[in-house]
Amino acid sequence: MTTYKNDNKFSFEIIKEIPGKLGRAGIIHTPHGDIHTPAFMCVGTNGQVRFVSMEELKSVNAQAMLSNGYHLRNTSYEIAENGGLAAWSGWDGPTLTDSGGFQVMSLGSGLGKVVSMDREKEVVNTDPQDRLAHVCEDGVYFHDPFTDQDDFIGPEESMQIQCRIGADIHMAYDELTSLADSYEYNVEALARTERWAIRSIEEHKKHCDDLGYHQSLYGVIQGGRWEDLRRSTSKKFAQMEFDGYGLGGAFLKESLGEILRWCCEELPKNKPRHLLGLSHPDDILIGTEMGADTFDCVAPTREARHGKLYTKYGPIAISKFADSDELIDNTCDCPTCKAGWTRGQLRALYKSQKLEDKHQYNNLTSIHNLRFIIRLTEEAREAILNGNFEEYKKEFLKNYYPNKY
RNA sequence: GGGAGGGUAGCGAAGUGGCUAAACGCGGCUGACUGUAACUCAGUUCCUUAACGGUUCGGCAGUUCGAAUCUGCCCCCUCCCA
Repeated sequence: MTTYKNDNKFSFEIIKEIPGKLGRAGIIHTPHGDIHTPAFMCVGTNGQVRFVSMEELKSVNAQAMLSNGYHLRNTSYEIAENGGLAAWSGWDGPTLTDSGGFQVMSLGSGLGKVVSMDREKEVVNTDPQDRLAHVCEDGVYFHDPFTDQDDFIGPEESMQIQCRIGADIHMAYDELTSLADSYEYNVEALARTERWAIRSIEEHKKHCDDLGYHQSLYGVIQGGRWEDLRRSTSKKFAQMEFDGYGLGGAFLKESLGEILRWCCEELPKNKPRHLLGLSHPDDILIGTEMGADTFDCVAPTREARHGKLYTKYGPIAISKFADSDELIDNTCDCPTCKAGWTRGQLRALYKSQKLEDKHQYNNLTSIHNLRFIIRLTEEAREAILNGNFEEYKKEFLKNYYPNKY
């Protein structure tokens, strides 16, 4: 009989707050272990982070992994038979699954688009007849481009799938609107997401202990960029039986902090909050200051694969460093930098036509970028505990974005 | 010595009289990427320009209103037979 950590319970404790702000350092206790916050959760959509092994994830001090109920829905029975996501994937630590709500947008109004942070005016929704996902009150009908399968997920299905997958933390089923959606559409979508939240809680209750350990549920706050919507939905969700909250939406960079403040001022202080899908350094620091405890994002690994590597003094494009014998970042403690890989060597792997070289490049640089972001959260936590978060944030941003902050 | 096939932009390779500054691929250069339809995508790549314009398809000379495309000669490469 497997024994689970923390008495098989989910809880959150705040260790120290940022004076005068909404942020804090804390610990999330889950049946598969603790998460010291603020923390970055690595994205392993299908149960594995692309090009990074579980051992390598541990080696960069990753604390938790996020997977996706949508992508794993067909595998969920097999996962359940193998004891849940942590056991099945080999990650063996705290996990979170997304509800599939993101795919409502990425296969629907945002199909083929970029989830932009700073180009609101250029964003146009995909024509409804070209979308692969269609929203109605019951849930979402969609066509899976990978499996060529026509399928349906509503709040009940999402909860059933997530409870079979068995992450420690689940997300209520939500609809992510795009930057192109109007206020009127956001009112409609938000009301639907709120009804879906109630249905999610009801269904989740039925299955949340099925795998022998307790699985908790976060409600996802939407409401776009409108203060009245964000505050009203946060107030409602604060009264519901959620274990924590997801902060969702497509954000404009300059308004991220303010939107998070509206939400977190209304949400209960003693429950953890997860900022969904963001992790550029400024997003992490602003998010932490404004009350987000955990983060997840595909950017560190995707940008690494696409040639953008993080350094203390801002990102570099690896393609511009032919023959360079510099390390990616000589202040970095990641396994790639400690092993002495130079920019020139990595560029050669990046440009190579050989598949094994590209894979090695993807592996080495994903590890670097993940460690960079994870270290940022570790340092932010230390700074909160030491009472100097604001100084740390200012100094970090000045180095990383010399022309912006 | 005889026979055959070729020489197109940085490279490979289409094109075989006007719609061709010349498809496409690679390489090069820019730029994007945030709950992963993403080991991806979008530009750009003869010279010059804000636009215009200029010079090209081994070389030279022709035919034609018009040639990378047709003709002649020359140069070079590959293969086969002696």
